[in-house]
Amino acid sequence: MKSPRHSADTAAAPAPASRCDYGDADPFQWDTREDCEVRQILDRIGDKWSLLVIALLDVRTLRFTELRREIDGISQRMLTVTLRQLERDGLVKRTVHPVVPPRVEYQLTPLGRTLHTTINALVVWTEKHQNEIAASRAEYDRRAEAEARTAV
Amino acid sequence: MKSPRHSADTAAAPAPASRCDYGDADPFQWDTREDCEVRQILDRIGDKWSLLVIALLDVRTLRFTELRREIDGISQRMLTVTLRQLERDGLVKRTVHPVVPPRVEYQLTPLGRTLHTTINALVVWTEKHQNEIAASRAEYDRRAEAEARTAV
DNA sequence: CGGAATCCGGTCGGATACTG
DNA sequence: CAGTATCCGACCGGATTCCG
Repeated sequence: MKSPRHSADTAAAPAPASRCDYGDADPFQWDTREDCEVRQILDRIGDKWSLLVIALLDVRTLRFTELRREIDGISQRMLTVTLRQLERDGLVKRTVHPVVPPRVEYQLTPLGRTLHTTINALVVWTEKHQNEIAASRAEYDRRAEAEARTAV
Repeated sequence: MKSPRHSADTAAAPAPASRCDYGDADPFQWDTREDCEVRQILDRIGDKWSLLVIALLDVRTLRFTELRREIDGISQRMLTVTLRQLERDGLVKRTVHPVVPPRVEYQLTPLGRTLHTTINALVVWTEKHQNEIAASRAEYDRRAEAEARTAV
C-alpha cells in the first residue's frame, strides 16, 4: 500500500499554484520565493526535451512521429509527457484529425512563439560566452586536480 | 562494488564536452543536438538553486551563511554544490579570507552579471504571461477532469 | 564559519508491452 | 499512427554527521 510512487508518472498533478503575489517594484524579489510562476516555466524550459520540441515546432507544424524522428533520442513516453505539459501551459496546440490511421498535429501557439523568441536570447548569450565558460571549467578542473595530487 | 551510485554526489564529473561545432548559419539547429553548450548552461539555470544564488549575488557580495539565510529552504549541501558549479563555470568568484573564523565571500563575475541580465528577459516574459498560462492550465485541467467523469 | 562525506527517499526518464 | 500502462534504474537533492 503506502502510496504507490507511480503517482508522478501518470497523474495530472493539479499543483496548488501558490499565488505569491509580487510587489510590482523590487526587480530582485521575484526569485526569493521558490514556487512562483517563474519557477514553473523555468522547470519547463529546464527539463530535458521541452526546448527541443518548441524549437522544432517554431519552424513548422509537425506530427507526433515526425517529432519523434526529428528529435532522435527521445522516448515516445517523454515525447507524450512533454507535449501534454506544453499543451497544458498553452504553448502548444494539439489537433486531432479523425481519420484512420489517426493524424495528430502539433503547432506552437502565439504564446509559445513569444517564448521561443525570448529563449533565443539565452541561446545567443551561450554561444557568445561558451568559450569563456569552457576555459573557466578547464582551469577549475586543472587546479582541482593539481590540488588533489598534493594532498596525496 | 558495482559502481557506487554516489559518484554523481561528490565527483567533479569531468564531462566529455562533446564539441558539436555549429554551422554558424541555421538559427534553429542549435537545439537538435542534446549535449551542446546550450544544454550545459540550460541545465545550470534550470536547476533548483543557481538562479536564486545569481540573483542575490547580483545585488551584492555575500558570505556563505548570508546566502544560506537569505535563500531559506536550501540545504548547506546544495548551496555548496551550486556555488561550486557556478564557480567552475566562471559565473561566481570565491574569495577566502584567511582569518579565524574563516570568512568566505562570493560575488558575481562580469560574466555572471551578463547572464543575470539575459535571464531577466525570461522573468519579464513569465510575469507578463503568467495569467495566460494559469488560465490555460485551469482550462486544461477542467476539461481533463470532465472527460474523466464521462469515461466512468 | 564553511564546508566534506555519507545515507537515503523521491522523482525523472528510458525500455518494453499493449491498445484503438 | 499515436498513444497508455508498468516496471525499474539513475540521479537529484534533503538530513545528518563530522571536520579544520
